Amino acid sequence: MFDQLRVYMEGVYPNIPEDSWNTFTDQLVYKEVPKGTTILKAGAVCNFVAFINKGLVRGYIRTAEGKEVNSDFCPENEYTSNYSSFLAETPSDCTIETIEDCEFLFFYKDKMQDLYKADSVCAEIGKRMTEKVFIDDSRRTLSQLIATPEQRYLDFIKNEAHIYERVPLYHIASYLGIAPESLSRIRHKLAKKPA
Amino acid sequence: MFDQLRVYMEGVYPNIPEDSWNTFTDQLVYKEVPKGTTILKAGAVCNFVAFINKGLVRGYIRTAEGKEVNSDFCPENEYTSNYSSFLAETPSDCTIETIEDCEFLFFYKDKMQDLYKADSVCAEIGKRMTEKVFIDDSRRTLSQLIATPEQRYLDFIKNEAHIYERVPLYHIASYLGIAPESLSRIRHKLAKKPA
DNA sequence: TTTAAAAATTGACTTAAGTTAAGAAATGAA
DNA sequence: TTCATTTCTTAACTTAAGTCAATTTTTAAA
Repeated sequence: MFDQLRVYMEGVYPNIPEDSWNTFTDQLVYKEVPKGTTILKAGAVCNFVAFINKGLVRGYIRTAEGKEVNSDFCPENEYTSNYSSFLAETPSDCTIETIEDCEFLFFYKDKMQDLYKADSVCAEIGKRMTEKVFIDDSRRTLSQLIATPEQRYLDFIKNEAHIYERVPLYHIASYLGIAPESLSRIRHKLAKKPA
Repeated sequence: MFDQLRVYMEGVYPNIPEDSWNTFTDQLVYKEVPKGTTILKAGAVCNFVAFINKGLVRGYIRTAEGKEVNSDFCPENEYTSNYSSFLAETPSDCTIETIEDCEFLFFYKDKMQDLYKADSVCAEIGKRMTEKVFIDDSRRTLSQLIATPEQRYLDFIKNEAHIYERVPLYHIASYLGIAPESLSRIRHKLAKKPA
């Protein structure tokens, strides 16, 4: 049940003492969630961080015109959350939805706060997690800022190959910030002149 | 010297004990820096967080084609840094440059780590600072994702009026991710039909 | 295997932004 | 004030992406 999470956590904080580990895992709530389920709704405060044991989720934002723009894909062995909503306890601007059948380990904010007070190792891990999420997010933001859709598509295939193979192209187009038809054209162009 | 910083820090952590405050401010390095100076170069690890007592800086990223894209403006009474580079100790992808004569209070990473060990209040403040920067950054990322250049321009005038008045339009165009000529056209269009 | 639904592509057309080049307006120094 | 520089705007043209509509391909269900 906790094997995958253990591997992940050892990456953040090596040699976690058994005591702290048990204190931590006691707080976790296991959930199986079918494909197509919304686990965080825009407007709600995100009160959890969820480790994905199995499956894939997407985060998306609804524009004023009612279109969905994907902000994030998250597969097994990673955490999903809206961390800024979680930290600031402000309404989330994004919705998180399962796009495969999923198995989660939910960690709730109220339990976290007690845990951090009770166990200093857990508190340190929490701090490092915040930093890690921050660093990871920054990297993703960069390419949106300076790369063309074509370049972002090539980067996506290269860096997120495991996700590319699992989600429909229209979801990827939305993630790249372009229409599905535009992605088709880019793919057509690239197919003709393979680098 | 530390008055503006004090106001800022009380917002993050009210009623800082005098001891902790003195321990903290002892670490700060005051610097006057003329307009047009680079204080962080892309490729270098960012080893500081700098509070701006006076002036204005911009952060920018150089694209593969050699163009500069502004990622951030930061005026007095705020912190400037590349926080992800600072935390992860990885090379910065952005450059930070003064666009007015500036007065800074520099806080260096090596001193910070000693400080956090020595003073738990300072450590808590540091943790909250990370969270605050994360939350603020998330807000800015959102509009890049879902708004048109025209809408981003209107948001910028509204939310960053104090910066709008101080930087040339071509810097704003770069921040919005468009060419200066395109911003001119948008302004022309908006001037004709004032909402 | 056949059929229906979902996903992806293609074509024609429109629109917004990029590019290049020229010129006007604003700013600052002599 | 005058002149030079910087900043901003305008115009003509090109290009990339959006939109709408139709069609092909793929996938999944019966």
